[in-house]
Amino acid sequence: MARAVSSRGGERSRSAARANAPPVDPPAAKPRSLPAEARRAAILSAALEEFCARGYEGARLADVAKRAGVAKGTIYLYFADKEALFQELVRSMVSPVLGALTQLREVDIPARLLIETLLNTFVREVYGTRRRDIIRLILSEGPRFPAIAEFYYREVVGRVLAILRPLLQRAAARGELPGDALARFPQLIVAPMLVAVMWHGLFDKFDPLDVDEMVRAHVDILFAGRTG
Amino acid sequence: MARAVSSRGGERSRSAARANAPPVDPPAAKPRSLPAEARRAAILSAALEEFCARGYEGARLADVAKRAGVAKGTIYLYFADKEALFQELVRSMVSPVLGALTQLREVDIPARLLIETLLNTFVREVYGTRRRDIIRLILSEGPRFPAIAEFYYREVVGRVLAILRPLLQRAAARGELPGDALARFPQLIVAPMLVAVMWHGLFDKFDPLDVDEMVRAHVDILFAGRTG
DNA sequence: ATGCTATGACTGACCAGTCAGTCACCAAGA
DNA sequence: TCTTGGTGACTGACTGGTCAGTCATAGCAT
Repeated sequence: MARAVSSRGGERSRSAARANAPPVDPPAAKPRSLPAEARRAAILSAALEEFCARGYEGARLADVAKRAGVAKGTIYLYFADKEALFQELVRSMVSPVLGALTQLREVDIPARLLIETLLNTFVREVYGTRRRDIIRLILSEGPRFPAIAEFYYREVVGRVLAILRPLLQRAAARGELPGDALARFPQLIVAPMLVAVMWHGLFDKFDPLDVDEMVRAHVDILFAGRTG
Repeated sequence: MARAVSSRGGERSRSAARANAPPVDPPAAKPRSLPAEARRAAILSAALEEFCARGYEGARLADVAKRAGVAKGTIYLYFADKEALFQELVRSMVSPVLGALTQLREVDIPARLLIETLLNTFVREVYGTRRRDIIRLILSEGPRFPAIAEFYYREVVGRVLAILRPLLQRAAARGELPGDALARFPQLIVAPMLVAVMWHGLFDKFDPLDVDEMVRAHVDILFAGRTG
């Protein structure tokens, strides 16, 4: 959404008004030589912390700057505005796992192994990392950022579904699965992972959730009465 | 500090008869005589719209006031501040379903019927209503509102778990369920509902989800290979 | 010098919450 | 029945403060 663009318009005339400006003292040495890419990464990393802790609207770019060890203006040398920073953050966190997805494409392993691998990978690579918070951010802020929602559907959710469905269909045909329910709704496989992500942020302190154990229970249910 | 107010009063929850707020009110006549309870309800209803559309931080009380057909100051006659308004909104939406929960307590129906009833009730009373958006709000804003998260755990999640676990344990002992997986993690029953709620806000326009069908598929899986 | 990057004070906009004033309503007196 | 004065629910301009985004200036590198 972004609060309009605003503050457009040339306010050039201002400069004269500040004739008696305070003596600007630009002290301290600058760690200038830091590679541009590292600076970018530092800003993204700081943004991750702030957006996760406060949400999109609540996060302050001044805090991001301080955490990254740069001045506020520096952020604007690397990102067009707050929304662009947010979108790039999501992209930068999601992209690394996209590669892993396509690896699944051509394999043809037993359904149970496929699903166990998928869920354990999620627990290890998402639930056990900062990506868990990114998922929460996408879920929380997505409705107000159609661009993020679309990106995430196109690049992640849609791909996962497209890869899983034929695999599950074949597995069902082979009798490895109770029926075609999973092939029609692969979301049912991942649903408990969503619960885990949300539970962690909301209720873990009242009632901790053993995610590994839940995954095992879930797989047990999915394959109840079938051969492992 | 806020002028008295404190927004006491029962959580009657009102039926929000005037659901969608009056778009404009004649500037001349003052609807003074409108009952206080109706005015309160109008503000809550408007707050629902605004908080759902923009999130807690993004929602503007001026917009809530306009939508409710009152002046901004009037909100503060009924609610202490923005946070109190948000909390009362959540409470007012959640409370009505608390009664339905305790009805489950003493019944001892077959597990499949129990779970089907639970899920269909959720689809009808939550997914099919504005409460769906409240769930999304709780999930989105909960991490930053410990009071909301705790309230929701204590009043809803914890109760549901406490009610379901013994019922599921007995059903498992009776052989109606594949094992004790569901009794240990009743979250697995509700997980697809969470997916449905989040999907609706994010991806429905790219890829609509047939929730009723998904529920059926889910129940099929839970009871695969068992007698209905 | 020249062309970068970086800085942080500054600006305009915006918003939660306040409060002095308004006026619809009622009741008591004529 | 017709003033008239009191009451407080309601109003919205205003305040104090916040924050995204800008830009004149300063430093580093070559």
